[in-house]
Amino acid sequence: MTRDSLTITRFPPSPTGYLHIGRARTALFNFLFTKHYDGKMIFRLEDTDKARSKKEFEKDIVEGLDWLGITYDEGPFRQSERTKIYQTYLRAMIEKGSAYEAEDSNEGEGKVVRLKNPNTTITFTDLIRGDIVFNTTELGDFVIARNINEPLYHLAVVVDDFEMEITHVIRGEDGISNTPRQILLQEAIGASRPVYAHIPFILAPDKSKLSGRHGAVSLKEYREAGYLPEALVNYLALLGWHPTNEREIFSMEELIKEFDLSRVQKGGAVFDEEKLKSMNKIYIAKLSDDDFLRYTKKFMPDLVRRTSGYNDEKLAQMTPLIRERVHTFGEIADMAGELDYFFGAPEYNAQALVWKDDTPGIAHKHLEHIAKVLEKIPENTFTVESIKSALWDYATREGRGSVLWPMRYALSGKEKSPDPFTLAAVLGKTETLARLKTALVKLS
RNA sequence: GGCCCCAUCGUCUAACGGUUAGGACGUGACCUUCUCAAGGUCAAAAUCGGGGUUCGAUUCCCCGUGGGGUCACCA
Repeated sequence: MTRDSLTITRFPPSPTGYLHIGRARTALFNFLFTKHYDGKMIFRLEDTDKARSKKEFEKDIVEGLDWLGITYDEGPFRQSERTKIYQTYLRAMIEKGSAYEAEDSNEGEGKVVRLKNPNTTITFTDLIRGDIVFNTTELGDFVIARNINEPLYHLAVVVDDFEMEITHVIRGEDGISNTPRQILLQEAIGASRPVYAHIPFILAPDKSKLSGRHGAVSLKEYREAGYLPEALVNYLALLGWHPTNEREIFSMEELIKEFDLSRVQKGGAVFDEEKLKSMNKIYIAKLSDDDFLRYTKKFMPDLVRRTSGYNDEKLAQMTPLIRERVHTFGEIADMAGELDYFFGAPEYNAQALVWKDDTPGIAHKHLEHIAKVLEKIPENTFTVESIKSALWDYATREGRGSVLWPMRYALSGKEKSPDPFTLAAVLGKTETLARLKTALVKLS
C-alpha cells in the first residue's frame, strides 16, 4: 500500500444486539490493518431493520469500542439517515434496466425492487483465502429493496462502501456468500470493487458457533468480570492472527506495527477463556500499585467497607497478596471470604494448630517463643523482613513446619494463606500478639 | 440438499518441500521459606483418512471424511 492510495476501511455493525466478542475482534482487525497502513476507518451503523435496531445497542457498541481503545476516523453514520442516497441509486438502476420493480410484495403495500441478474460467473480475490469463484445464476433476481424508499442490506452496503470510498472490506467469513451478490450490485451501479478479506469465526469450545449458551459472549460481560481491555485486545488479536515470531504480549501500538492480514488464519478459532485469564493475569501484574488499588476498590466495595478501620497503608500491604492470587478483578470479590482473617480474629479448633505429628505441647512451646521474640520488635519496625529475620533461625533449628504452621494458623485460622511473616506484618504487632495469645490459651 | 469456506498437540498457533514438527494456555511431576499463591525446571501431548507429484511432503494436486457458512421483502 503506497501513500497515494489511502486505505479506507469500515466497521459496520447493526445495532440489533450487544457488541459481542466476534464483532469486537472484527473491529480490532479492521483497526489494526487501517492504522498499520495509516489509513482511516469509518464507523457505520446498519440500522435499516427498524424493528430490531435499538439505541441501547448502539450505545453499547460505541462504549465497547471506546473501552477497547478502538477509534474510528469518521462516523457513526446511520443507514437510516441515508435513504435518499439509496433512492437515487435505485432509480438510476431501474432507469438503466439493471433493476426493476415487481408486483409481488408479500407485505401488501408497494412493489419490491429486484436486481436484473446478468447470470455471470464472478471471481474475486480474498486476501486471506485467495481466489473464490461463484456462479451467480442461482442467486436469481434477488430483492434489493422492500420498495423504492426502503433499501435492503446488500444495496445499502454496496452504495455506502462506494460512496465512502472503502478500499478494504474486512469482515467475518459469513460474508463470503454475500460477496457475489454485492459484486453484482457494484457492477450494476458502476462501483469499483474493494479488496476483500474474510476472517474466520470465533468458535465455542465444542467448535460450534459461539453463542450465549456457552457463557459470556458480549464484551460488556468481560468488562464487568474484571478483565483489562489491554488483555482482551491482546488475546483477541492472537485469536486468528499470529506474528512471525513467538512473542505473545503486545500493546495496541505494537500490534498495529506487526499486524498483517496475510498472517490471519483461515480456520475458525475456539475461544479459550483460560488463555484469556492467563493473559489478563500478565496485564494485572503490569499494573502500577495505584492502579491495582483503584481496580481493587472498584471491584471489591465490600473489602473497602470492611477495611474502614485500616489505613491505606495496610490496604496497600494487602494488595500484593490479592494481586498474585487473581486472574481477573471479578475473582477479587470471590476472595473476600478467604481474606476474613484480616478483618477479625479467626475461629478454629485448637488441634488444627498442631503440625503433623507434633503434640499440642510442642506447638505451645513454639508459639510462646514466637510471642516472646515478636514482643521485642518495636512497633514501627514490625515489618516482614524484621519478623522473618527474628524467627528464621529458630524455625530452621526447630523444624520450619513445626514452628511456622502453628504461627500461620494462629494468625489466619486457615490451612491455606499467605506466609506467617506477611500476615503478622499486615495485622500489626498488637493484633498479632493478641492472636498468638488466643492460640496459647486454646492449647493449654 | 445446492453453492462456498475450512482442517497441525485438549485449545491458540509456528514451521515460505528437507526441523528430533517449535512456542503459549491448560495438565502432570519436581524445586523454591510450613500451607496457598507467585516463580523456576522438566514431562506427556498433534500434522483427519486415502491416493498422487517429488529424491523428499505438515507444506502442492485429487478424492473421501469431518466441521462451518450461505441459500429472507434480517443484517
